[in-house]
Amino acid sequence: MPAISADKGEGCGCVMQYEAIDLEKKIRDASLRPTKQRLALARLLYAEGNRHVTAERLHAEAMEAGVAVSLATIYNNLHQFTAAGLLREVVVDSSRSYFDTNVAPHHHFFHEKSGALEDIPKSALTVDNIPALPAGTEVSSVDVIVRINDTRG
Amino acid sequence: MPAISADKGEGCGCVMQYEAIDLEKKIRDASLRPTKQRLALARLLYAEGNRHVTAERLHAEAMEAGVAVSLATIYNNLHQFTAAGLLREVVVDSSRSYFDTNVAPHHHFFHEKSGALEDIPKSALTVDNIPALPAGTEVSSVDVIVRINDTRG
DNA sequence: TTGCGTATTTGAATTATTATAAAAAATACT
DNA sequence: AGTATTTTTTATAATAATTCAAATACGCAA
Ligand SMILES: [Mn+2]
Ligand SMILES: [Mn+2]
Ligand SMILES: [Zn+2]
Ligand SMILES: [Zn+2]
Repeated sequence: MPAISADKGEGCGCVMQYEAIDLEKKIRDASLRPTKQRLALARLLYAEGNRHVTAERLHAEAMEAGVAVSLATIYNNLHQFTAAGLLREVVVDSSRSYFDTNVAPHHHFFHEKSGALEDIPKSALTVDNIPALPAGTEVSSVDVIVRINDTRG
Repeated sequence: MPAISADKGEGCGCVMQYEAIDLEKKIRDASLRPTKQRLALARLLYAEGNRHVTAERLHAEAMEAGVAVSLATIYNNLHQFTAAGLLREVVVDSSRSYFDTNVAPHHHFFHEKSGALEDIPKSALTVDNIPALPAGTEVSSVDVIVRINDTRG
């Protein structure tokens, strides 16, 4: 019997292992427990690059990935992640909420037909000369949405 | 008995009369029928200066004004007005839609606590260096929302 | 005026989301 | 380990915003 077990059939598991630890730490640092569901959602959200997802989409992906997770749990976790600064909500469509894994300040292209969002790095766009704010208020964020459509030729 | 009646208690009524004709024309020009409900809503929306309203708020105002109109009718009319270019929808809150009587391009302050919107004239703010659009697309609109909160001292 | 096609209104249904509350899972403590 | 404490999940119900579709009102021709 070998000293190093591989009984989960995932090869040496090095990369998976590091990623798993990474996500588990991310969750623990947010004072949340790394449950099976939470880890699965974190994996879907953060495994590869930044993403913009709706609750419905994330739910569908979890199902596809064979993780049985209720829609209520999806909402709970999206909101908990958002409260912890691991996600931010992007308001572009009055009928659904989008959650963004890129929490650094930046802007968006919004493809009105498909509902897809695409990042515009903060440095790639200039917002200048914001007029004086109403008295007693301060800026919480400046959001630019460039709504786009297929060219009608 | 005086020759000029004042039985509605609204003075000579000249201004009201002109305003009514104005709104009726606005509605007719949009190929819509100037129904009692539609005229009442138009009056609430356009009687004095630009406004930002939610369906719920407009409904409450109609009730207050003694016009019995269903919420469905409010939505129908807000959408019809929007389609006709008499209103535009502003997306700032993922849970409700705002409709703006100012259809010229401009931006907004959004007071997160109260839900109030305030115009920023287009000329008062510069959006520059928008990066290249995804291929085959064109800009439909550029929306800037400056989210503000009460200063926490 | 009456009848007919279309526009409009509105009660009812649908959708996205949130709340509740009881069971299950994770952690803490011994 | 075994047990207590807390967090999480999830079925289910509730809610709020919005949309649908049946019924009504309107505009116009005969
Ligand atoms: Mn939310
Ligand atoms: Mn809408
Ligand atoms: Zn983004
Ligand atoms: Zn405005």
